[in-house]
Amino acid sequence: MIQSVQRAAALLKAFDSDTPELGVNDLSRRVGLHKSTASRLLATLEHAGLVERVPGTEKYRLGFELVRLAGYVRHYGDLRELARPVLADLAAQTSETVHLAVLDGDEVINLEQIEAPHMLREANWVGRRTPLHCVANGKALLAWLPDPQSAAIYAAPLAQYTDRTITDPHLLRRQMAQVRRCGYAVALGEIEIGLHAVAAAICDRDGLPLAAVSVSGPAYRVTPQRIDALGALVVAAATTIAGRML
Amino acid sequence: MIQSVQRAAALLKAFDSDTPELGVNDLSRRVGLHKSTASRLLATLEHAGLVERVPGTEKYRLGFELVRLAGYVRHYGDLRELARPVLADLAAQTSETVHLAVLDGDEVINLEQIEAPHMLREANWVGRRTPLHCVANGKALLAWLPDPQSAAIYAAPLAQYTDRTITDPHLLRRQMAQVRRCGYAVALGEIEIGLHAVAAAICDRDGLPLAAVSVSGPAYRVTPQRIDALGALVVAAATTIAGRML
DNA sequence: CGATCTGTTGCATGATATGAAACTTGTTGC
DNA sequence: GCAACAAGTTTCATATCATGCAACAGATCG
Repeated sequence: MIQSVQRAAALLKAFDSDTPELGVNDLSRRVGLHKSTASRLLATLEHAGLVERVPGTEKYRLGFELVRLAGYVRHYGDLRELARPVLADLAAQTSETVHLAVLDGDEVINLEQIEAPHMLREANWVGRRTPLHCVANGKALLAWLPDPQSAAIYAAPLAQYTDRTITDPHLLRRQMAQVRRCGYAVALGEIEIGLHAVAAAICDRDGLPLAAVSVSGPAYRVTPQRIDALGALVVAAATTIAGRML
Repeated sequence: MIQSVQRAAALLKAFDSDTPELGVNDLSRRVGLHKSTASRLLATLEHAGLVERVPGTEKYRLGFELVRLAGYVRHYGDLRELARPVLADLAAQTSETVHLAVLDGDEVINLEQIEAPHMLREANWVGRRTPLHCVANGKALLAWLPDPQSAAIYAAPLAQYTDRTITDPHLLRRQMAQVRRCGYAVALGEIEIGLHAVAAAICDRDGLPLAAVSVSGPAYRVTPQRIDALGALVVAAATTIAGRML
């Protein structure tokens, strides 16, 4: 474990969507470093293009080199590129935002986000991790998850995000049975008020869930009446992607 | 300049699309480090999630943390998010791949890539830098570039990529005059045989080029007959984005 | 103008990253 | 089945190199 590299990585991770620009002092305080140390580490990171200075103020922000490197991340790369056209299709058909997500431990991680045409911007969820029980993608995965893993999810306490979040494991279990029956999962304002989503799992030939596709949008557009139709579309998309993978 | 951080960054940059997975020896040789040093640096990077080990072979590849961090890169973030729906629209209308690019020094850097529905995968160009004179986006920017900068481009030797690459500065200058007349730029197999593209610049109120939008596809789909129609569409998209920015 | 906050730069110190070599582990060849 | 080889990790002594302090330089503010 090399200390200076660890510290440099910590500096990178100190940035987030709330604070896209930070000064040396802010950063050193967050990470717990001397400002002189932080200053030199940041200068090195800047030299590498991993951070940059904002022209006006002299604060730091994450650099474009990260975007370039992220393009080479091969993890799930095949799945992503394979799925992309299908996802674009789904976004066009539904005029809503589409996500592709996979299971990572006991969380869902978003691999891809495709905005529908004509829509206002939506926050970027790519790379974000969420629990399984309160998002549509997570539920779609959970529904087909075999026993040792799924039991662990039900056993752990289920965090409450809104008043619609399901925190009762028995209720969740029953809902998952229904997901297996109809093929798609639904989450209505369970992680964020007003955010509705429908998702379907992409399973391998053994029936194990590999990934999930979702369509999501504001409650006033993704209404209860539309859910059946959207469900059919996400299931179709998931089936298409699964077909391409095998 | 902190040596170990510089070396760690060099290790990250040693990965590219040709070699997505590398062993400790490969990496140490590429960067010019002792394998023991490389081993420790990589272990640290792995701990930070910036690289991961491939489950089967124990080689390293870039980690998903990079994708997460890249999502927070705010550089041109506004432009990107603002442009995204328009780009998605353009992709849907043309059924071809759409790119958004900006000028970075004397090169073009791709910020965004949107795949059209129904299409086979295209290589990822996001983050890649290309010269100005042989890609449609670059020409669109070059055409509106004011004198001190554009003169430097024409003065420098123009690299030849295919037999259709324009390497004569006078010819290029004349073509740029035509771009200013019709509003869009065209590149036909000038950086890669069989890759055709049409692009238009997004200019600020002073007429300075800020970014460019392009539509590209294989030569058999992006035919000379379609170019006029595609030109009109990219110009419309560029105008829409420019309008949203001001 | 003094006061305060932010960020960079010398400098002495010793903590820490380094390279050589030893040691594992896995693979290939005979 | 064993030897030879390659890839990777670990140990250890060494001195390099990162560190923290303090002083300095700008900027902002009252």
